[in-house]
Amino acid sequence: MSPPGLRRMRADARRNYESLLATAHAMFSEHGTDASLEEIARRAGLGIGTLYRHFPTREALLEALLHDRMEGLAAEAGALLADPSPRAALWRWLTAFTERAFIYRGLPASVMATLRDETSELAACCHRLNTAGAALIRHAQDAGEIRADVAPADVMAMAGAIAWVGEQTPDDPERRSRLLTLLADGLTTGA
Amino acid sequence: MSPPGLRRMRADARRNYESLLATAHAMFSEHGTDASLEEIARRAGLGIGTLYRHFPTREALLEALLHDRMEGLAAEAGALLADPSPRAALWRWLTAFTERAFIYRGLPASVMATLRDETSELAACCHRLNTAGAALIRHAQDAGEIRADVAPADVMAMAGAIAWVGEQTPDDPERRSRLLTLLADGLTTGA
DNA sequence: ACCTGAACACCGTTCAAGT
DNA sequence: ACCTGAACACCGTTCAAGT
Repeated sequence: MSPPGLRRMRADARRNYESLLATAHAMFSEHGTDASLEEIARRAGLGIGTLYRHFPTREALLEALLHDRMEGLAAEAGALLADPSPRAALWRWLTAFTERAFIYRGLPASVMATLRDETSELAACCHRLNTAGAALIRHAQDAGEIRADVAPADVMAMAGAIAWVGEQTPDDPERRSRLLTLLADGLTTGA
Repeated sequence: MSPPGLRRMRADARRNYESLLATAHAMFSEHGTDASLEEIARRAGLGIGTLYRHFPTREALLEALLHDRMEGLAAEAGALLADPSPRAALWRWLTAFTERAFIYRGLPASVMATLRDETSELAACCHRLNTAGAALIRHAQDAGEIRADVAPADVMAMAGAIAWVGEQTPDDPERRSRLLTLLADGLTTGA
């Protein structure tokens, strides 16, 4: 929510910036990641050019909306490294991850698509989150609490997949946690 | 590939129908489910109206392309019910499912989206496939070869999620099978 | 320094006119 | 019976003109 030079923006520019973020959040929440940028600008009462000036790409807009949330999750993973029960800590974190990382419909696909582009700030953000999660998984493996013959990246991929499914079928809000349990069981076998 | 009234079509209409299907397959393969319908018609050398006449919606086009493939997978599931080793048969089928059910990028999401619409032919097709898979899972459960406390629908959802992940990261073609193994392990715990 | 909106290229979808 | 493409409404993106 607070890019480096935000304070130095002209007052009206700052107001517009915040207004665009709020409107974009509402639109993405309602229509998913593909929501119309023109309508976001329209609903914010601004010209489309203003939106592009602040957010040169749809991805930049998403990044601004997700940055704090993702960094927060990454920080939580770091903090949980100190937890006395690595396995329980991992489950707590994976639950938070699947519930809070992908708040807009179509987000996993968007993220995956931009993940190849090394220059993208959103990709860098995702990468940090992914690394933080992988470290937590590795930690539980080192503690001997989950099997060590599974790549942490694969576990993260699986968690992402579960988040994706949960998002596709909002009619069954319990599904996510059931699938996560299934993953947990797979990771405990032969620990 | 062969809707009921195909033989009764005028020769040119039939040619156009086939040409649209072939071109659409190429375009969807290259650009995913969101490929431009106008360009499909253009590349097939036909007016956009002709495409709409044969396929009133993008979903109808997808359905025509996927019908045989999905019915085939459903039939295989049915046949595998007779397999002497229910667990191995299930794994064979789930592997085929994750490899062959979602051939275009964006297909899982498209399918999920249309799955709510009861009137859609594509949705009906998916529903049959899902039911066939669920039956195979139930069968392995009844034989006591995988745990019985997991809903077959959840296993299918997980398989779909794995297919989705595999499709997103084509750089790691082995990931799909590794994740499937992880699912298998989760299903074997406490069988 | 920032905002605006017209301009351009594109797409989805429909439908009157053709053969 | 089938095909065509113009017409309409929409969107993404850029940029010259404004304040």
